[in-house]
Amino acid sequence: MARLRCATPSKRNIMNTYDPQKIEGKWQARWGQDGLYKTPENVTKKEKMYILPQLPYPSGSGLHVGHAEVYTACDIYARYQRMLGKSVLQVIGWDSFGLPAENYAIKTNVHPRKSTEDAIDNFRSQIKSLGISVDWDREVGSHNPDYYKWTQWFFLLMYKRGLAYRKKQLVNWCDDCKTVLANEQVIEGKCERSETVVVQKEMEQWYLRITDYADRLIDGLDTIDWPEETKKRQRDWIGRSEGAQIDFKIVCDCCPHRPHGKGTIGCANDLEVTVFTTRPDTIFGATYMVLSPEHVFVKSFLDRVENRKDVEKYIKQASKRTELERQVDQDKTGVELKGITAINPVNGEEIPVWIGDYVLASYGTGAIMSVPAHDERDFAFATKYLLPIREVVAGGTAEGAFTNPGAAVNSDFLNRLPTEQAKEKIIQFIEEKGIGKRKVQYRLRDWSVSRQRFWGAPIPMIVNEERREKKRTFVLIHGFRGRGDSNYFPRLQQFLEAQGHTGIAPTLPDADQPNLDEQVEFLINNIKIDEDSVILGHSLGGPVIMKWLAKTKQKVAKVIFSDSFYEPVFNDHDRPLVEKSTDWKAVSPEAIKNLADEFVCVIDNQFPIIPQEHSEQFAKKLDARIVYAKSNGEHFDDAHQPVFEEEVPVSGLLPLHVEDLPVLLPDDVDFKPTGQSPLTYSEDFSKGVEEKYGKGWKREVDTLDTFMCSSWYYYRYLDPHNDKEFASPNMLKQWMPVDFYLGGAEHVNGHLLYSRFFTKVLHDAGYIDFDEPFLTHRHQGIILGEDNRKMSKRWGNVINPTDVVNEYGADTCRMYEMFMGPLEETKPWNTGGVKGIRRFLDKVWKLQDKTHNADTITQGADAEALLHKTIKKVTDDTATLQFNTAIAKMMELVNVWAKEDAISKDHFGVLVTMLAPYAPHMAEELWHGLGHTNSVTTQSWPSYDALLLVEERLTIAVQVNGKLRATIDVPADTTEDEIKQKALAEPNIEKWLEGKEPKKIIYVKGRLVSVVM
RNA sequence: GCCCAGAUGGCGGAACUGGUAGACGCGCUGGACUCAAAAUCCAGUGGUGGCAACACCGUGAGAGUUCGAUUCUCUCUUUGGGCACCA
Repeated sequence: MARLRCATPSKRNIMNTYDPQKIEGKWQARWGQDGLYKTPENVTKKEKMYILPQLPYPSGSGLHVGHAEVYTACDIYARYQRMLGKSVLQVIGWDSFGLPAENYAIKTNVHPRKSTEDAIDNFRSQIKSLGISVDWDREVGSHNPDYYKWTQWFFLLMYKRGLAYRKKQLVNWCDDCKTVLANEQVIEGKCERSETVVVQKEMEQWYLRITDYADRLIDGLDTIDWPEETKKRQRDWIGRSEGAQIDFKIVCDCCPHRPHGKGTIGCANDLEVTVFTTRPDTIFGATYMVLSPEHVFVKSFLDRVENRKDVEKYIKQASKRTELERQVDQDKTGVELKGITAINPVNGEEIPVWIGDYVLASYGTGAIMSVPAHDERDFAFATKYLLPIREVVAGGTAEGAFTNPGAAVNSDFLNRLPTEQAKEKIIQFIEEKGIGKRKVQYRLRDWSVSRQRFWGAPIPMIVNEERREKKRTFVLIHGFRGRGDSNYFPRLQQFLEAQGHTGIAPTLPDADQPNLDEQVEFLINNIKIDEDSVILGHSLGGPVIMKWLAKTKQKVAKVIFSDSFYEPVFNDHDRPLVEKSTDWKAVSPEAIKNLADEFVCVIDNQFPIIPQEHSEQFAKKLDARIVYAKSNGEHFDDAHQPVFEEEVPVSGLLPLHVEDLPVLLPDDVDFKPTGQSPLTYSEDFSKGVEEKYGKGWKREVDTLDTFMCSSWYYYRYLDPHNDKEFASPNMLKQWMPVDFYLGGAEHVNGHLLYSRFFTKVLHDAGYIDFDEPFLTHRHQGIILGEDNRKMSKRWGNVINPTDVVNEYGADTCRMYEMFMGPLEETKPWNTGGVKGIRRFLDKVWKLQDKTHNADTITQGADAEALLHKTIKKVTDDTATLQFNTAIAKMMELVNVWAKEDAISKDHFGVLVTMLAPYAPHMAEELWHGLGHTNSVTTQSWPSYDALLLVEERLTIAVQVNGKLRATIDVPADTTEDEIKQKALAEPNIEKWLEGKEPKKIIYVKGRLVSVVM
């Protein structure tokens, strides 16, 4: 208790009422002038603290309370960290590309740049009025050319690393937005923005190969501090499942001399349908097969099928159904492909083949083996179409028991094995027999990034359709000890010839004891190439073609290196042989750099003889596109066919060089959405392209999904004015990764997944040495309207934070939003609550009139104790983002002080420092009122004395049979026995004892005595 | 249908590691100040009974473990969120 010895009320603030309007603008201006929140330079890893509020879309309707919640929470944390002595980086930017601005332009003809920049100005001033301590010199906007230059650069990085590809396939199309949507943008079969039902449409689109990172995106979750629920949702979205893929032969009636009296479809080539299953152990229970109606083989079966009309009709019907209809209607439909059957590879059984749209073309292989006894969907289908059901796991067929593990039955050599063992055994079996293999399948699909809209970053590629169409000569050069028909060459040759190209695969002389100069001579004399040719060198074939091209100086269309090298890199017994064979100094990637537009290095990153770093260096020297082929270190065989089918042909696509970035958005555009990108019709956009890149070249006219812009903005904050790099290595090293990231839970499977993907790619490309961008991540909860409904114009319950700032002050607005409840929880707005916070701040304000210098008053021990307890609680809660309870504790202190006659200035100063992160303007004013001239935000956070927290007296609860019957008050040093005795002596306890002896007395130190009767 | 997270006074919420349920704020009731109102201050405020001491009930429902459960276990109800024929 503070007792007044000599009352000398401080004069300066008497009768001065709290008026936020008077002080808030003043301090905001002052902080800006003093550069108080500038990012410190040359910080160490230990002291740096990167705090990141999520990137907002600057909508025309301005800031809402949800934004204010994010900024305030981050700001309190940032200010607190600064007071702990940390060097804080806190920046704000804008996710300023996107559809709403463009749709607004269509309606009103206001250019998106204008409406967006107006909205940004508005947002900025609204955020500034909240007193958020960010470094405004680092503000970025994703629509600015100096930003999207680097968004385009990231696209090129992806392309160069084989992670961006163009492909024609079914896509999610929103007919309202007139653009393609990523899977993550489709919510319950509808467009997340316009809520239009999404339709499937076949289109050629750009995709990013995020599926290559599926496993690492799952594994990385174990290393970061994110909400468990969020991690789980990402794992589920990626949807890893382990199983096997198994080949089923297809047979038909056309060739009666074949086994089973039937011939194989195609008759000359064995045609096999591969299925994916997570339950290979149930293969003996597969009683039919189902293909998705879109399955690529269905077309080739059609002329053998007896009921062709029915099948075609079904395919047509199925294609008309939207995703949503398929989801809502769970009824299984299908039609049998009569006349053909599949052969179960483990027991030779012939089973019928059906098509049905419950099998999705886009998952697994688009085909299943159906085991109706142990899969609910197959069961429903089999019951409907009267197909046989065979139990192969004991006790499995009962309703709801399909997936119960058990022992295998009716399964030949698997019988009696429990499910897990049966899975292992059958996988071994099929792998030995070469009829299938272990397979991991993901639910995650590649990320579609092209948008047929204007207001986004142009894709930095040029396209030449003629080049793609042109028939060419492909020369495939084998490696050490190889031949023209080794490895994957024959199949690739077949593939190229099927496309109408010419594929030449000469066998070089002396393959076992190669002499590169002789081999090059051989090529010069025997193989004619021209500027349309494509040359591929496999392994040692790489150096051969480098020498060949360097010597002839022949320009070609494209050069591919397949697991190759440019100097002897291997150190096994073959090395002397190969090393001797040539003058390596004359082999150099640089020498051929100008001989083709396109270089591709296909790298087997498991092949032990050629180190991956060497391959990557090689690619770098050529500025080549790198494609990693996942293999078991086989140095390429038939299994890599798909990789080569994609990478070897001339795509007619060329990435632009960094020097040509940014590809600027033109101004002469008509915004009307036609389904074609508005850029198609812009003259400015295509001007000069042919002159610069050659005849036939055009710009890619689609723009990038805005999620690409927001996948890397936290890197740009580090170095926003750098025009040489997306961020300098020095800045990346100093500040990344982000220490604390606050954002909405709606971004779990979009933005957050993409950002992690980008970071992993940067890591693999050698730009950074970490591969998770956000160490600690939390979600803010949604703030509802006063009526408990979602804030919306429709309900008229929208609260504008700027109105709150104008009426009650920014400090009140900030504190109220934090006081409402836990940061992560959904909670309704309550104007009464706002007033409550304002009352609290008024009380704090009035306390300054009671402050006195310490030497004029005596401080009681309990006044000290109260202060130190408050410091502890506020410290702990601020550190753990429990701002609501931190505020409650400060209120308790203020309620006590409000009743005192006088408060020591030192004590009051401590409260002011604790209040500084929460109510920075008021704290600053009070701090200066206490006579200080420096800013309170540069003060150290107060510490507490643990000794003062120890209670002098204890209140002990006394229970009889678990019910509270009394409490006793004892000095803290009372012994256990004394406390027990005192407890039993309490009148109300005696009453409950009824004179009997207690069976047991439990003592919990410092808390309670529990008497058991 | 499956998965996840919740459910505490009239309302928002608090509660250490199983140890006095309801901190703090709103609202409400009464009082002071005022001609009056607002603002402010003081007192009270989970329910029932009682003048009171106190007793009984009480953390979505029901069971269980325990001297003792908002906290742990099981079943159910319900709200919010996610996924949705992923083989």
